[in-house]
Amino acid sequence: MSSETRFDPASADARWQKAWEGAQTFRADSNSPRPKCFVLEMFPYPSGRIHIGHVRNYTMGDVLARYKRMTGHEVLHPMGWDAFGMPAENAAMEQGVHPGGWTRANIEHMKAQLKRLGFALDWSRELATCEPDYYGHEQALFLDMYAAGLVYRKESEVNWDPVDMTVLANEQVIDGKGWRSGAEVEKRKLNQWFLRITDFAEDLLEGLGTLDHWPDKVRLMQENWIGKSRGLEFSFDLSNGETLPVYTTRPDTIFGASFVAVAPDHPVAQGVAAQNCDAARFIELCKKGGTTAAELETAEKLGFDTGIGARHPFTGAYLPLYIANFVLMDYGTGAIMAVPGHDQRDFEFATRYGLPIPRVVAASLEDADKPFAGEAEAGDGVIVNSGFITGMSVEDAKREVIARIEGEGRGEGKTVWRLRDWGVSRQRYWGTPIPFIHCAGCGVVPAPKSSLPITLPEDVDFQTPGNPLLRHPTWKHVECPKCGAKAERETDTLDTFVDSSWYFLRFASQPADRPFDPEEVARWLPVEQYIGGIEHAILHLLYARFWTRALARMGQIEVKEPFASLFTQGMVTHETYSRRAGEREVFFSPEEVTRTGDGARLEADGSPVTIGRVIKMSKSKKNVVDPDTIIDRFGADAVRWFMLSDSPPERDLPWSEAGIEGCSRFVHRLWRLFGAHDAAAQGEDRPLERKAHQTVAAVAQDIEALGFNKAVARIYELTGAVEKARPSASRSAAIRTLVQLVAPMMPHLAEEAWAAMGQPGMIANAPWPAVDPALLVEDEVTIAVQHMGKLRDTLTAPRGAAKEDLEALALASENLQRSLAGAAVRKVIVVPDRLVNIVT
RNA sequence: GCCCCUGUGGCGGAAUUGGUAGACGCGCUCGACUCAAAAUCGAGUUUCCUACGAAGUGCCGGUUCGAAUCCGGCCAGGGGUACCA
Repeated sequence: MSSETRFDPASADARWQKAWEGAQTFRADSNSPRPKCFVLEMFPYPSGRIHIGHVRNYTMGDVLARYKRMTGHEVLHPMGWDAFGMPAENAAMEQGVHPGGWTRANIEHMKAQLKRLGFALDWSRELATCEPDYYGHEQALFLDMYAAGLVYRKESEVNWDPVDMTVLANEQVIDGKGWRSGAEVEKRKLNQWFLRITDFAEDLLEGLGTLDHWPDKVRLMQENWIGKSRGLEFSFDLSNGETLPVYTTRPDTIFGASFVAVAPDHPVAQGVAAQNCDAARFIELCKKGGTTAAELETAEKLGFDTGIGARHPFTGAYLPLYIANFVLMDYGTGAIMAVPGHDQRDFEFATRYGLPIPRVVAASLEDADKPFAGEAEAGDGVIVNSGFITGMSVEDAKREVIARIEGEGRGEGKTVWRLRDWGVSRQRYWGTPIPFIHCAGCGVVPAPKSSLPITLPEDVDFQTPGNPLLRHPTWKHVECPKCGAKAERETDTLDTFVDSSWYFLRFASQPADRPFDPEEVARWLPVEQYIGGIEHAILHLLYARFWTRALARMGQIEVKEPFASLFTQGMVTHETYSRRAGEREVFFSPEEVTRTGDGARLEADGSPVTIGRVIKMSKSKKNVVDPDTIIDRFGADAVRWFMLSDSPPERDLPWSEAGIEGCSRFVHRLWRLFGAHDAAAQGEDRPLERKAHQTVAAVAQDIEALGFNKAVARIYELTGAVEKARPSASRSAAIRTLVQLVAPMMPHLAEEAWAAMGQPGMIANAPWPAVDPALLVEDEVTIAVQHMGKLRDTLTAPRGAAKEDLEALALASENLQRSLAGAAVRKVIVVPDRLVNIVT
């Protein structure tokens, strides 16, 4: 092979992609005797085009998949499409296209884009959740869950657009208004389908302890989300003769309660409203706005004094009972005892309505009457001003109050979860139809499994807001499976998170007659490495864990946790370019802009634009880079290399033009070096061999830990060392090693070089280079010489030198002696093979 | 609001997990090659300095012989917040 030939990505990429496809190189064989390894990246939503974030995600998975193949594993590395969801319906409304046609065209386009990147994917297992051969099985699983008692219906609130007469997603509520109509959004109750994820709260919490290869932050976030708390449920006697159960996690602060509050939709509030139109008007007011926690928690704290008194169980005093907008019906009992001194929300409320703010926790008994510094104190301390618990610690007081209340038969200690059941009903077309039938006589009846898949009708209209399934002239009209009378199908569809809660099982096996083959699931699951965005840390990952545990409890599979290792990758970011045009800010894409020193100009007319912050690439800010364009310019390998370089994979990666150009230069630099390979070269180069073996070992470690940026740095170092070395057999071996090292990252270049060197077969099937452990350790080390922890000198010593020898060597250093300046040595700290620190 | 994360040269980052801060890459500067440019190759590149050294990992404080790393308190940016996926 000649170094004169330039590496041509355009032809090499296509040639090798065809060769892999022809040989079915990446098809996973369930019957292989090799150890199985399931590498999975979160499947994409087919929005239209592959996003650079996808490229980063799938490149990481691909490097691991290819590396695992090289180390003797049978790898399952599949790809599919999370194909149901809102954007398809939005496209239907805006462009008059059909959601199905739009989605399938997007899949077609994005699949071609992915193929250009040379990913080692088993395309024979491709799936799309919007196809009946996927969602029909999902309907069957939903019926199984219903039979197992994990599905039920209840009323729950949605965002309601009173002008468009339609349910809005949280994303579609902007500043409390509907995104299309601009109407003030209201909360409205609907009867909806729920999954009993709370039945698994304890299991899901405990299971976190077994997930050793998950990031701590994700486990912590899930733990907080599940939110197990031990508290007290007890009842207030009300002045109107009723009793009101409340729940609190701080029974120790019970003497600090200065009012009691119920949620606006609490029965007590409803009862008051029935007789008091001011109360009714207040509850109406609380209905304004959306349903999100962030909105509820940051809204101004508002209340309505019912005039009812609630009798304190210990002091006998009557506390005012309010209806308050910040009390949630979904948590605890929908009613609280409010302790303004030690809960910030209660503090704000009490301040607004002039209610007392007693102190019942303080740093010490002496501080019992210390005033508050403008905010509640939620921290630990000693109980004060609290009758029989005064002087106790917070924990002791909790126990004591629970015991006393239980003894008096007024309530009981109770474990409460923050986790709520999973509402899966969506009043939308483009999702999995929920397989139930409503019959006037028989009630809610499950659709017979023989009727699955219940497919979506094709002839639907999106010009009117609301659910097209509900409006469809014929689709919902069916016979009741029980009594044969005229009945109606359920017109809600399933949350798309359901689709992504079991797709990994379908990847492992794809029988036509059932959702999965349990034996194949046992072979491939759990997923050895799951990779995706941190934005899925809670919802998707918790739902997938729940679904897996539910199927295990139902006896359908053995595995309890779907993902053995999880890696959450950062986003790809880019600076924004914009200009003010009156009220609005207009954004420009990087392609429309030229950077000039410290500014930027429009290419079209040279007018200046403002360079904004580096943020996540998004269509609305136009700071996106199209993968196709850069693959055209630099080839797949340079793009892949850039995705792995520099930024640690868990952190954000700022896209830069200069960065990708540097990567492209490195591809060609490697090609030139590979061209210098001489199979007949003679002679040994021990230091280079050492470097090569050390690099192989370190890169392997880095890839297994997904520390791709570090692997890249080491490959740069070895490349430099090989370039500088004189020709020898060792150097030729190092060049072959280098080809193997970059094979998972730059597969096209590696195949091309492998073939040119006359190596047998494709490098995709070659093994990872072997390491000679004897070459990994250096026999000399550099020792730091410090005085009071400050570096004064370095010296070279044999590895494993005795402490005394190192101390003597250090004390002989002139630089050290100058720093000591005759001071008496009080102590010498020697860390073998690392440093000597003299303390004076 | 609440939960979680991040912060190191001009830029992306490394640092054997408490032990020589700035590996490696980008950019920039100088040089070689060239009629010239590109490409390529070589050297340099934290700041200050009276050239001995000193300071330095968002800010303030603490623990330690020794702190980017541990602890406490702030600041800034990001992710999630249950109907975006």
